[in-house]
Amino acid sequence: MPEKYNPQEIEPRWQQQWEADGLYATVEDPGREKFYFLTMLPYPSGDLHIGHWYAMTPSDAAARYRRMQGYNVFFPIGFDAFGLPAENAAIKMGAHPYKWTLANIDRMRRQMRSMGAMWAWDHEAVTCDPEFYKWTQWFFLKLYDLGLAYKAFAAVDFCPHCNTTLAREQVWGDDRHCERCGTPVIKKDLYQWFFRTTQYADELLAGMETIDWPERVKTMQTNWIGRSEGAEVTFTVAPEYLPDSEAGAGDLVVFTTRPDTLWGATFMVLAPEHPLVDRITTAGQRADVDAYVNQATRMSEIQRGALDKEKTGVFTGAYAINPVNGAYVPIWIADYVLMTYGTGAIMAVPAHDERDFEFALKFGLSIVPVIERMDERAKSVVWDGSVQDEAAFIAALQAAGIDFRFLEIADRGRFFGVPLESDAEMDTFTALLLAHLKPGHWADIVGRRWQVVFDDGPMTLDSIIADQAIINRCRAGYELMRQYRTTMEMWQGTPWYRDVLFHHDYGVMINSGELSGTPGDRAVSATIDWLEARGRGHAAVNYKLRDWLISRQRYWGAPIPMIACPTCGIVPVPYGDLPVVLPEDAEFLPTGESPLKFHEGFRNVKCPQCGGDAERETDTMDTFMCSSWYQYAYVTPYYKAGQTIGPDDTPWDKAQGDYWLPVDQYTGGIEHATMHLIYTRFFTKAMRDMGLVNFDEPMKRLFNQGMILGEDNEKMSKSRGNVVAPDDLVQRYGADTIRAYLFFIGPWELGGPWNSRGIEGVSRFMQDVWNLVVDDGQPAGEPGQKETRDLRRATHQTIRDVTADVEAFKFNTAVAKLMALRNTLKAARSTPIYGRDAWNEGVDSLLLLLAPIAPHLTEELWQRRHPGPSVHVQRWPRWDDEAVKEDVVTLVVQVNGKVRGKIEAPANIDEAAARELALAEPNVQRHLEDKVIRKVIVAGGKLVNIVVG
RNA sequence: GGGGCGGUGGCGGAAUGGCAGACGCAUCGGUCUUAAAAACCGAAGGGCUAAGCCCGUGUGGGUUCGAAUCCCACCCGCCCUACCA
Repeated sequence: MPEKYNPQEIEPRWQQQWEADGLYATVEDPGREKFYFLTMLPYPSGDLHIGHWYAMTPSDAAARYRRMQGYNVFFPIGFDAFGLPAENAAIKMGAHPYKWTLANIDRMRRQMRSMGAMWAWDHEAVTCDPEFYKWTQWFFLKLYDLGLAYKAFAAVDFCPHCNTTLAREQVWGDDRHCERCGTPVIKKDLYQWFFRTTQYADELLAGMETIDWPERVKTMQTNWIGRSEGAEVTFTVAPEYLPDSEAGAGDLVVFTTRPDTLWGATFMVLAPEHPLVDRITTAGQRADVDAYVNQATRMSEIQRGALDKEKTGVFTGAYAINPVNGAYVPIWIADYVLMTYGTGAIMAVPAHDERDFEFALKFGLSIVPVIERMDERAKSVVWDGSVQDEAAFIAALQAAGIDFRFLEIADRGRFFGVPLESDAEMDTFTALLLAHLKPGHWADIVGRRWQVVFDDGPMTLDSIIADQAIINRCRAGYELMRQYRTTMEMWQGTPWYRDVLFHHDYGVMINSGELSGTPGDRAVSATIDWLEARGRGHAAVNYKLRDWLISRQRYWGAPIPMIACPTCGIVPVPYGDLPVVLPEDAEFLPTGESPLKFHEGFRNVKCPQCGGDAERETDTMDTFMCSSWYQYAYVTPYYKAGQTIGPDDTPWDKAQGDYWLPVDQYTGGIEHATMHLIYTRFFTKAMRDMGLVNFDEPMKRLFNQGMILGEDNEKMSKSRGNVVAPDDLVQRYGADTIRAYLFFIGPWELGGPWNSRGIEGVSRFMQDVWNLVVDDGQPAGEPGQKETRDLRRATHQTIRDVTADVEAFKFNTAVAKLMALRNTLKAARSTPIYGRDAWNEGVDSLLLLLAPIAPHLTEELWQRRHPGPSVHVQRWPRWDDEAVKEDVVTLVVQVNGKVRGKIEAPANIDEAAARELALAEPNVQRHLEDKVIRKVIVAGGKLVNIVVG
């Protein structure tokens, strides 16, 4: 009875053996090329999830592959151990966050060991260890020294129930509620610490050219950084609305990406929180403005959310002066302008900005087009009864070749709709109108031109004043026009016009003073030059990216090493006093407020500068701070533990860092695209500027794995009851089978649903590999040359293909090809080839290629065949180009692109011979009967396509 | 609204200009067994009685000797982002 495959016995045995042998101990070796392979560090939530396996085991396999290729591979691991869940547990169950976290880490370490990964546990780092966060705090001080850390007021998400600010990732759902208690968050102004990530905005953009990261991540980061070029333009509040202010106090700076539309700025909008609002609001508007500001603040509680929400706003009563044409423009406030972007104030150009257009129509504000339409289209309407003699007018139109149609609006009757295609046509049409219009009547020309043609001549919509003049005349002339407040609103009342009234394209400037006529491709730069020459504005760049807010009002994080002294102001903790340690005797309040705030021993401190009584900063740092530099900490974790450190230290051993850094390959989930992955890039650039590293990017290559889903194709969650527990699976199938199954499920970057029956096939595969080595075959007779060659071909093709697959992280097809080799070897087991060289080569290759995927099984079998050094330190097999070659190919013959025959042919068949064979094939001949051969295409010696007519 | 990813047998998926469905799951038939399971062997996209032929990669068009693959338009699903001036 042959021995059974027993992973439950094999796997723990080898894990212990490898550890005893120091197989994965990190050895710096300048003689060997290094490879730093990193997987995003886990949060110690307590229990290992199959998602952890899905993220970690393929990266382990890839790291093992690099190792077998001869690289000195560094594959470290650690724990992202600060964060809110530990504090929640402390509040709920009374366990101290430190104890809770360490217990979880212990548990996870045990579970992680069952994966059989080659982690460098000798370099493990835990971010909540004081010897780790000593350096996190050191980085804070260094950033502060560089001017990259500053304290400022900011509106932050605040949970009124828990009484604490929340990180952005702790605000959940569309209604933006608190992760912990479900209460909707509000915005609150607090004095907070920031890092100047924006200082590196351009470099963060440019650096993406130099790294081999997924385009998806690069796109997300590009959008997140949101660079936009334009101009800052200074408007001024009209002096009569700020009578007692000194010069310059009424300046209202706006950022715009469309300075070429400046002449069309017919009003301004400030964010409700804008500091100028209070000062400029007139007495008459005070009540409305105050009500709106209050409501806007309350709105942010339930979120200004719903985007299809209709625009709201209030007039402040004040006017500003448009610096390009001196026009008085009303200043409004509205919540569609955000205080956090640009300057918190905009110039509104309703003719060429959709939001402003909507707002202007709603509130009856002037709309003045200043950019010509790209198409030449214009439209006109001549209302029924506005010409003296309709028959004559129609005849004149027809004589002039001007197209028209009769259209109708329900309550206003019939009209001529006249599409106008060219300037000449518009001129002719205008002349016709002047000749035929009844006194007191008019017709419009809109689109390419913006005119109302009255019986005494056209008026052009080219300014706010003209707008008022036109609409007043129309209102006076016709009862139905009284409902309209602006010319554009009147035109908007005719549905037939609507598709030509608005556009946001670049085009020739019109109604723009001396810049009128400037073509669209030069309009922006010409306007900026014009503004700069007059000191009214300048080119400017704006970013959506904001500075990184790192203050957290809670206990379980690295304390910010700062002190507030009533005499000296903000004073940094001296480097030599680091770490600022979290007090252990903290009391966790059910309100969720940070115990540090109430911890007298922690808070009360002497000022390092003057020695007087001072207060320690009680906020702690965002946990993304820890993960921004952990890949450097891994080099020599807890460097200089117990020692005093200074500003000129390096947080890791310099020589070892020079060898291992930077990270060659990083793997992790896409969810960190715009958070962790931007922060760590920012950190590395700052570190370069501190002189710590001489490279610009922390990770050369990045790969994002997908997510493993439940059997129901939904995200795994306890409430759905579709969670797959890895520990049970290890018990049942062994780690190797789980690993191989996760690899096999589909492309790693896509993820996919778990299938509890699918794993059986992989389990059989492992069993079969076992049997190939352990069971005796029945060799009989002498193997033929062809059999030998066929098996060698299968082996070497597999080596070639699996190498390419693993290189590209295509583990699913790698496993499939190894299964195919298994099938081949199984078939060969009962042939004379069993036990011969080709057989041994096949089995050994299978074990070597499978070693990164199923480390325990392959080690056990390798040792049975070749007692000695581990399979994991063997050379990755190489394929022989000769052995890979096919002797025969199946020549596919098509007639007009349809397969009509297949012929076995020698592999190196030349074109002429292939053509001849193809034409001779009987079924092909049938399809050629009575047809003329027009063309014969021979593709790659594999396929012949005969084109017949 | 903007950006991205995807749509191929009953299922997970292969194939990125040249034989569609590799590999596996499930299914069906057979061997073994009193029987079942396991294991092993074999079949299998749909249709037609068929050597063979027709139809088949979300839909419709196009490019090409040849398209799952490239181009255009559309439909559906998922993810990210969202009044960014």
